[in-house]
Amino acid sequence: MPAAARKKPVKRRRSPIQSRGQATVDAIVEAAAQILARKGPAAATTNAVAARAGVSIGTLYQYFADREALLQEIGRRHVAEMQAVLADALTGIDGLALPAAVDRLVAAIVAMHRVAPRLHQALHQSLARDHLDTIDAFEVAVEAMVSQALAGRAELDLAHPALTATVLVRGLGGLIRTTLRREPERLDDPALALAMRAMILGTLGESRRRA
Amino acid sequence: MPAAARKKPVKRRRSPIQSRGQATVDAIVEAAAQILARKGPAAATTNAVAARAGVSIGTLYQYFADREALLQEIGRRHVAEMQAVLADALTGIDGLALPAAVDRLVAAIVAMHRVAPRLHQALHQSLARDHLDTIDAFEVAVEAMVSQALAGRAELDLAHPALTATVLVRGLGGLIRTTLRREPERLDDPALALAMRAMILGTLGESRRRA
DNA sequence: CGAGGATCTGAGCAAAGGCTCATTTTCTTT
DNA sequence: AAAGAAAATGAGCCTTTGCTCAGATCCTCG
Repeated sequence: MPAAARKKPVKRRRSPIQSRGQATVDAIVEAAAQILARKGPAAATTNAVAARAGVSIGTLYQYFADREALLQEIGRRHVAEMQAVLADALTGIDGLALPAAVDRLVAAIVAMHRVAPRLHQALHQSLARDHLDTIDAFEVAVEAMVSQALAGRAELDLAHPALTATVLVRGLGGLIRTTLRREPERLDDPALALAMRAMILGTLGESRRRA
Repeated sequence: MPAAARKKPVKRRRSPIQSRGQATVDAIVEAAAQILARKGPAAATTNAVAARAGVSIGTLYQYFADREALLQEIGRRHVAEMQAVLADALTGIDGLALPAAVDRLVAAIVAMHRVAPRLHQALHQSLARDHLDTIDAFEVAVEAMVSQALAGRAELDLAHPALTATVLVRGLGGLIRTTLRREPERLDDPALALAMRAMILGTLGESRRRA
């Protein structure tokens, strides 16, 4: 065994082969997500995560190259979950009349953010500047989806479907995120849902080709 | 001199008496803001700040109890600046007709975020969870202001001015922040301004008492 | 059963960063 | 000019945290 220059003596981030390994990985990710959601990014140290997951620090590093990788994995899972909720809440929306469709959309976007609000926030903080990629990609996808849906409704007669979609998605997203942070309980307020509805309908109406 | 229990041997955060001290404080705050804006919260270590400001760490701690205090001060100054820009961009808006007033509002909100976009972002990250208070308070104030302005226009006949204001302010804020982060250059796009205008007008129209 | 791979352990290293304080330098004031 | 207050210095203490590694333990399979 040549003691030559070896940068990575152990191949980190091994994929679990046995089911035991998979369980460990899940435990780690869940523990991290919990700490992240409850106490914020700063509290989510690798040692704390390992401790909460009930494994040793060494085990954690067997599956994740570094802290970043762990955070990214959490982001990936979170986005997948949101996507699932969104897709589910949106099935069959194309068949609905406009007002009903908008109600569904509002409900869907709210539901999507309700999956793991605290975690969502924490991720937006800790991943920011670095790997918001995952979340960004998702948001871009959502915008594209909505753009598509809008363009499909000739009745709307939008001048710039993509632009309208961007404004709506980012606007609603920001509104919900801010509300979530400052007045979490208010997300249940029916009045807010109505206001969002008004915002969407109004924006759509005002964005028609000739208006 | 009784060597009793002295928790704070030196009264930190002394207010500068001589002009020299004030200059030092400014230098520190500016250095910190710069690092924060250019390299993010993680790079804004107290040592780095002191170095960039051209003073020793000891001096930094003479004026700021701890890192947090420094960040808070930056937040305070930033908010003050935004407020000034906003107020300036909004003077005389009450005398304008609705469409013109909306254009002004859009311009004002964009201008306000353009003051120090990167810093604004960094603050939202680093202060989050702890001292977003300063920024939050400002945003609340803006909402109140807009609510006031909306209620003042009988022509709008809004059912819930405060709610509408909340939706508009948070929505626009989120939209701008997201855009700033992902496509900074796009803030100059006239099409986006038009879209925002459409959003505002549409939302207002759809939020009337009877609509 | 037993070899060999997969998994797990945890003390502790090294780096980083917040912060202190004894001392020196500069300014003000009489 | 000289004392005393204000301001500034910076080596380094101390804590925290990401991460390594040498070895122990657990599983699977022939």
